[in-house]
Amino acid sequence: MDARDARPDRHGSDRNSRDGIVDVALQLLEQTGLPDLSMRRLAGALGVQPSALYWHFENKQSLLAAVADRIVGSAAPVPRGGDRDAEASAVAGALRDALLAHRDGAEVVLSTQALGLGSDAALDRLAQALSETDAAGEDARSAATVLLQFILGHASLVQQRIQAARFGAYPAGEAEVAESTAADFARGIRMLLAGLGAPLPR
Amino acid sequence: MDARDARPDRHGSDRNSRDGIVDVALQLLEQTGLPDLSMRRLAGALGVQPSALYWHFENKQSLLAAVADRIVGSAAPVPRGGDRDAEASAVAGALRDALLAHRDGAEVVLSTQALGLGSDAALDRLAQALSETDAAGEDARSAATVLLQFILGHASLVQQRIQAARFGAYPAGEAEVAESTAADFARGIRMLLAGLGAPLPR
DNA sequence: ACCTGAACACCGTTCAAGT
DNA sequence: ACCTGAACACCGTTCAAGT
Repeated sequence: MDARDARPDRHGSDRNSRDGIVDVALQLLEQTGLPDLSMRRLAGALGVQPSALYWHFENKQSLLAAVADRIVGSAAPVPRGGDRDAEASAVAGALRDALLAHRDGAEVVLSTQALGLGSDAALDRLAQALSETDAAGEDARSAATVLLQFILGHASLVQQRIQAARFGAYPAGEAEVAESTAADFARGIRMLLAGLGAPLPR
Repeated sequence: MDARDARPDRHGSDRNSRDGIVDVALQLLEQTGLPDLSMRRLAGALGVQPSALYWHFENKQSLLAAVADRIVGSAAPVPRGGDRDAEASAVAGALRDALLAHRDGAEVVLSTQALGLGSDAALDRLAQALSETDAAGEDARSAATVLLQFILGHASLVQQRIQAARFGAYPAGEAEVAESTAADFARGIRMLLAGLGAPLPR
């Protein structure tokens, strides 16, 4: 009947640490979604006062940046070498999957990227894959930036839409949305990679 | 000294209407940004109780959808005909400019699109421009979807980053960010349009 | 070093009641 | 038809004080 009894298991990880807090934040994100992931609720889940969080993180934004890094870090590894575009396309797919696998993951990562917080892991992986492509005069890093902007825009839109479909606020079934947007994504990545190798216009 | 004296001029437009409310919401968005555009502040600017807004709009989300439609509607017209890709690229640029011209415009439009609220004006304009392209087996509407996802992802990221740069939260000058991201955008659109005409891989 | 307690200045939304 | 008044259940953040 104590308040501390109600907090979730932390399986050995120290709660008095950034990592431990991010663990719980990620679980809470999964359960309640970004709009309900408040500092107050997170504190409650940790069995602590809201103000205690501000000893570990400067503000909510930087806590979310740590969450974003976890999400990006969860993207599956992709075997190196082999086909030129196949690797880049696999990395893009792995990133998309990681974003969509965590509730509101795309939005968290998009805003973190925008603010220049969090790591550059996503950009780095894309740039590395693209460096195997012979990109006619274009450097891998700026092409990776373009890919990442498409991935984040696509995934944010898809994810919010799936969420809306789930509780009837969008006029289509969840499975239908998932299917048609997967096709959009494949086409977008294909267009971008094809365009990368194509000659400049005019 | 009356509270009503403090509310902004409405130059003849009726405040007791959806249009009048959206006028003021758009002004308020410009002045304060999306995080501070609350129903309560909007009501204050209109000289009305917060609850009064709920007679005109079901909720905040649908009010924002009306704001989003205004922003998209403000995109400059583009002359029809002429070069195949030039028109699509001009429409994309006009949409980008409209999003960036209104504070937090990209985010407002992105979430509205995601929820299936608001009009399809942006998608329609892109699809129409693309229909002049001989897109090898791909239909204009799904290519337009891809373009729009890139535009929204790009613009959301750019806009948040410019905002951050403006008050020192991003480690680069505002002009520098504007310049480099404009180049990203041009490259992205060029890649997508080139990829649209390219043959399927394998 | 890490957290509590209390406060400050806010939110979106509902609903009976007024005019 | 349009709005008020009051309430409900919340926010992020700061800061002195405790251990």
